[in-house]
Amino acid sequence: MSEIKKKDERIRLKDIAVLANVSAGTVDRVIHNRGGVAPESKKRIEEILSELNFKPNKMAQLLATKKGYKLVVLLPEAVRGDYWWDIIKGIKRAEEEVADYHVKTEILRFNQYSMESFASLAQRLLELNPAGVLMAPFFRREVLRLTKELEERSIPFVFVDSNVESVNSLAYYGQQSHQSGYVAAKIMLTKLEQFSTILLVHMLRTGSSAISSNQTTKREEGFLAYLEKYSLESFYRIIRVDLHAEDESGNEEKLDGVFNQNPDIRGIIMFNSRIYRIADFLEKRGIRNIRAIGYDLLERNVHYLKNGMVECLIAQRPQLQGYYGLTALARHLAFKQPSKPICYMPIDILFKENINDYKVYPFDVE
Amino acid sequence: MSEIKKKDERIRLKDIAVLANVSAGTVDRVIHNRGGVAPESKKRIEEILSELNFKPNKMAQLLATKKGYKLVVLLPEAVRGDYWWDIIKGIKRAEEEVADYHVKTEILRFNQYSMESFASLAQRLLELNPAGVLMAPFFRREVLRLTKELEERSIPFVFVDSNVESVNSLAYYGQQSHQSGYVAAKIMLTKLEQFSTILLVHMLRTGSSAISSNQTTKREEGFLAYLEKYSLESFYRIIRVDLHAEDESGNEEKLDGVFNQNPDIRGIIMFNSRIYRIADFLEKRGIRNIRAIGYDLLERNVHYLKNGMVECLIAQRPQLQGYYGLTALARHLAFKQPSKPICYMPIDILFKENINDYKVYPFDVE
DNA sequence: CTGTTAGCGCTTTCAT
DNA sequence: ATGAAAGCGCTAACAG
Repeated sequence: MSEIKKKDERIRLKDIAVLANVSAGTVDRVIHNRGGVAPESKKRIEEILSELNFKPNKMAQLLATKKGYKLVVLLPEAVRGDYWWDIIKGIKRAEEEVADYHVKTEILRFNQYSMESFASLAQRLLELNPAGVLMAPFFRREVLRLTKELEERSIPFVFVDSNVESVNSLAYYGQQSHQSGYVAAKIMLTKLEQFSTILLVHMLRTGSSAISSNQTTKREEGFLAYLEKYSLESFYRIIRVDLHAEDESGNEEKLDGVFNQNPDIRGIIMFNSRIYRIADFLEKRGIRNIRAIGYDLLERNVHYLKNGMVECLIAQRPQLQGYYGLTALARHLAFKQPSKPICYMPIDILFKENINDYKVYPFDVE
Repeated sequence: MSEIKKKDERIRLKDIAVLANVSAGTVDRVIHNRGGVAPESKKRIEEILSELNFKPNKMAQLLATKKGYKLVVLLPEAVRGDYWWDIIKGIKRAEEEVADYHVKTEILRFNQYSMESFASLAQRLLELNPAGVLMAPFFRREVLRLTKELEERSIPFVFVDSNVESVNSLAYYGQQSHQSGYVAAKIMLTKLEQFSTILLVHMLRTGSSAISSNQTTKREEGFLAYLEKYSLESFYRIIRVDLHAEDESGNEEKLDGVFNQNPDIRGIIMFNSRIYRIADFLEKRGIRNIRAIGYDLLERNVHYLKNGMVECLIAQRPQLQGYYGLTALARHLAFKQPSKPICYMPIDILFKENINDYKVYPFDVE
């Protein structure tokens, strides 16, 4: 029986083996649940393992292992400065970190307004036979079909941005939509003069997906819930306008109409990330006495936050969603580390006064 | 001459050796500038190295190396739930992560109100002869003395919480105090009725340190700067009261006096982290129509935020300060990775509506 | 079911 | 000045 390491040294697999009177190989087998170990040995080893709180040396593990993992990411097409772009930034960052774990990533981007696009990429994804999947769930039916197949093949998957409760994902990273609407209402109403009008702007798009629009619906519900909670419904008039994503000039006309008929509009809120469209309009018309509130730190939104056209932006750390989504998969695969099944993002409140030092860790530091 | 790895595989030290017609040992010598290599060999190897853009495998490096680093942390004594406690949480978390790099940490805690305590621990620190130091700079003169010695010994150090500009630290992690006061003012004044009184509460303590009180001073300056910027000085009356940290009952008397003489107080702000003391008082007296704003998510502060006695808390991610402070040192030592010299923390705005999902990454996730 | 053995890529003696 | 060889702690293929 050979020596065990000095007390202050970290305990090694080999030490466990000696204590359990078996060889390193056997210990390795129980650690990785690779089977073929006598029940008693297994029990004994497991006891020692947990008693000594053994943590394998990652360096050695990664050096020795030959396993590699291919992950596939399924996201909407992104353009620089938008929300999905930030999620991808997080994924890229995670990619670098997990490269050491022999994890490779491939990103598939679908057109978020085309179910066919999603479906065909889902098909492609399956053909790639990945070790794990990260996706933004759009088009409920297609998502269910895809995740069903993944479950059958025991391929773990995580959701970002929005969740699909009914399926058994490894994890979900995203915001509580209802609550973020609630927060938006608080900020809106903290200052708004009573008996004024608040305009809720909707943005329609042909073929808009069920799941993602669900987000904005929940935000609006949260917004209204706040009014109700504090019995403010009779102090503010809520009106709505439906814009159309592709019809720039039609929108302007509509907005002009709304403002003409409702000169007492003092607040505007939009539950998706396009508040800059409203800010564009307000700036063009020189309208300045309005509290505009929106979501997400798109570059154009931040521009208007800084110049005062937008009063407040609510953020949900998209980078972190991507980053943690991918690392959760990688850690699950490479180290069998568990993840919290649901992890809600903070509801960050940004005014022009605190936007400058706002950073998302670990992206803007180090 | 043996084979070189297939193209898609990462290039190894061994491959370089083969190409340069030398042994692995020699390549290692030039990589680490360890001398004892013929000039021509050295030149040849260096060329190949840079041509192939060789990056050593970190895992293998860390596995093989025997080097270890001892870091020392110098912080004020902390109690569960307070600000320094959170910084230490961040440090502990970082400790686990860098354990793989053979980095060990020892924490020294001084009494933040005793310069002697700081000085004697600074002495002890030096005797420990650490490879790097993380500290909260209290007592300017003592800090200068300590950092001077560290610089002479070429021991890198980083500051958290507050900065000392004049010395050459590896990095600083903390908030912009002035700006955070500015933000506090914005929030305070967004709703406050005009011509009411705002009470600024100071907390004195015998032997209070120069540097840290500097923080609260700057916050107050930022607060007043906001008033000035928007020409609000004539719309609000600012009054001040000095409490004394150790004199509970004296404070109550003072506050009673202030409230009796100023029944129109509608806002209270405290520039250190003890707003819960005020909330204690307000709750005891049943005063409810006041906007109280404070700093830092101490457990007791959060309690009062949730129950509505405190309107808003401004946070500065202390965990992250500790975490990044320590990892910056570790990465600097183990991999010579550079750090941003100054990294300001976000100014997080917490209301009772968004406190629940607030998390500090990577502490509350995974 | 279990032990043995040969690496993973790099560092570090120890000879030569 | 340089090469050979023995690990670092873990994995995995191969015997038995």
